[in-house]
Amino acid sequence: MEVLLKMPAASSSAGNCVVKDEKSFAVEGCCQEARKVGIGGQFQEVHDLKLSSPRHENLGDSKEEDELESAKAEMGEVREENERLKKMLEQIENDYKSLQFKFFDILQREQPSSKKPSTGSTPPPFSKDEIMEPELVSLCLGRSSPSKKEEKISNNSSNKTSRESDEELKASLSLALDSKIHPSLELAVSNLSPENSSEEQKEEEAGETWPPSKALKTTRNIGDDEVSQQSHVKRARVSVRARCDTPTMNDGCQWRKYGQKIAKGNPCPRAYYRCTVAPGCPVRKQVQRCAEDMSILITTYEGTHNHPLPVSATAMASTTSAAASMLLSGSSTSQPGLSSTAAATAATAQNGLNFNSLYDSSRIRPFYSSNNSSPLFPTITLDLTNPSSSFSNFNRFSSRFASTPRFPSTNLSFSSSESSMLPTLWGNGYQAFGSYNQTSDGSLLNLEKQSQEHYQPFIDKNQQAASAASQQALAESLTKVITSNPSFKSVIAAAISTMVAGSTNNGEQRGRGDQNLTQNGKACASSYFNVLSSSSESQTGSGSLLQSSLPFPILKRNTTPASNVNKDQSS
DNA sequence: CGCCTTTGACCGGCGC
DNA sequence: GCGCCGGTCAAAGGCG
Repeated sequence: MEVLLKMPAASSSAGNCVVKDEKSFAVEGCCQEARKVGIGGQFQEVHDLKLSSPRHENLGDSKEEDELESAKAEMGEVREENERLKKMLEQIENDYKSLQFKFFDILQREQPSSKKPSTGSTPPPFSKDEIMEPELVSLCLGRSSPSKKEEKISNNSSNKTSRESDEELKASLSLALDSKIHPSLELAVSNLSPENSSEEQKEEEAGETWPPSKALKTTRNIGDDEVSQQSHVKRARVSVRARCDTPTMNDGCQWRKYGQKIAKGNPCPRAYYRCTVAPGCPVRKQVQRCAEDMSILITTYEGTHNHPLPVSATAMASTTSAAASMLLSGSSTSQPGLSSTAAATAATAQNGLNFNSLYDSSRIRPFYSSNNSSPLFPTITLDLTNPSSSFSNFNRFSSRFASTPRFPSTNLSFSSSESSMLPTLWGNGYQAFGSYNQTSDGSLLNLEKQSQEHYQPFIDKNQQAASAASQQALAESLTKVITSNPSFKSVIAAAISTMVAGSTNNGEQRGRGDQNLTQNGKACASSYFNVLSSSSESQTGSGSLLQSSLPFPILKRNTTPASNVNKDQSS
């Protein structure tokens, strides 16, 4: 039977939680009354139930009496279970509120100048939401463009009422949190993915001709600042550095290779891919091996999808979108705090990243890079490699290649002192899950348990193990994020949306691209994304990881990079 | 047969 | 103006 836990609307994600009770009542007629008992129900009601039951006509029958006794006992258990769950929910709420206050305090300390109206000694009633709003709305589900929002905030911060902000925030956030309750949320999440934000789509419509040269020409002809800004939005790039032994990362999307070039300063060819999930999708990506460490694959994403994404691609899409949002908001407003928020969102979308160091503002500083992308485009780099090899290398790299940039790029290393988990996660995400059971926040573990219970009606049993592992990792990463992240609310929203996308569609929907990748066995399945989205893909990916440890050029079937180099250089 | 990769050619931006 | 470079196009061939 199902016991509905009625919680106030303010209980965020815990509201309207349906708890599945495995026990079934022997007395069928008790069910309806049992619902009345619910949380905090009086035991007297149970007693009344017994008295009012028609079966009491045969009270002399010991069998009937036993049944009633057992039913009564089970109802008592259910009631206790409900109370326990209620306490868990209350604890979650309390933790949420306390963390909210913490976040507000931290934010006040970090951004004293950018949010002057809200930095009074005694915060106004809406101050918290007001402060969080630009970050949350822009990042939790990508419903709106942070660049525009930030522009609005920076330009007209005095005009925008806190009430407006609060309502927008609530609308967005509640959407994120409520959506997981509904079985049909797959579509919702897909449609709400950052790649499909109305803002970005508008921009896409504005500039359907994607080639940068043409876009650049248009921008220059118009010469309008706003259009220029939009052009920047359109052409923002998100570069993901990750250790990957296969030619390309399996990010869930379907890509078609349309070109390959030898880029200057890198003997490895750069491959150009176009998204083919939907015809006319402007999203493209470049894949190239790092010149200094061939085991590192640099994937640069550009553009926004104009179609619903396969669920397996939402994690990466939300990650890159959030990162792009961060870059754009950061480049337009130069607010480190916002950058860190987007970074947090991006990292959380990958579920399992540990980025405690992200919020050290000294680490989030724009740098100028021309090594792996055109200096024409603002680029944000998500460094998913371990710190010893990549972070230091990359900083060295970027400084070495520092030249005359036009746009700042941002380097985000999702590495930390604990990032030793990253290679394990990358190789096989499930391995890591078992080893991270300890958290400092019990409430999140409760959330995790609740999530597991919550999703059970919606996922197949053979997928529950993967889902549980995913949710466990989510809870753990959330714990770390929340304890170290001032923007935890954004993180939670993004993570939940990601988790929802993954949990409700495990193995349910696999794009052709996934199939291709699986069949070819060439793609490196990034376990961050696959764990979220598809257990089978993850397994495939981890399997393919074991196939070879050879660097990129050797893996190419018919491509001889050396000859390409010669050809390109000779031409 | 459809979709993919490969690869030489082409185009436009930029620096000298 | 020229050459370099990044990026894209499109024909040819491969693959399932």
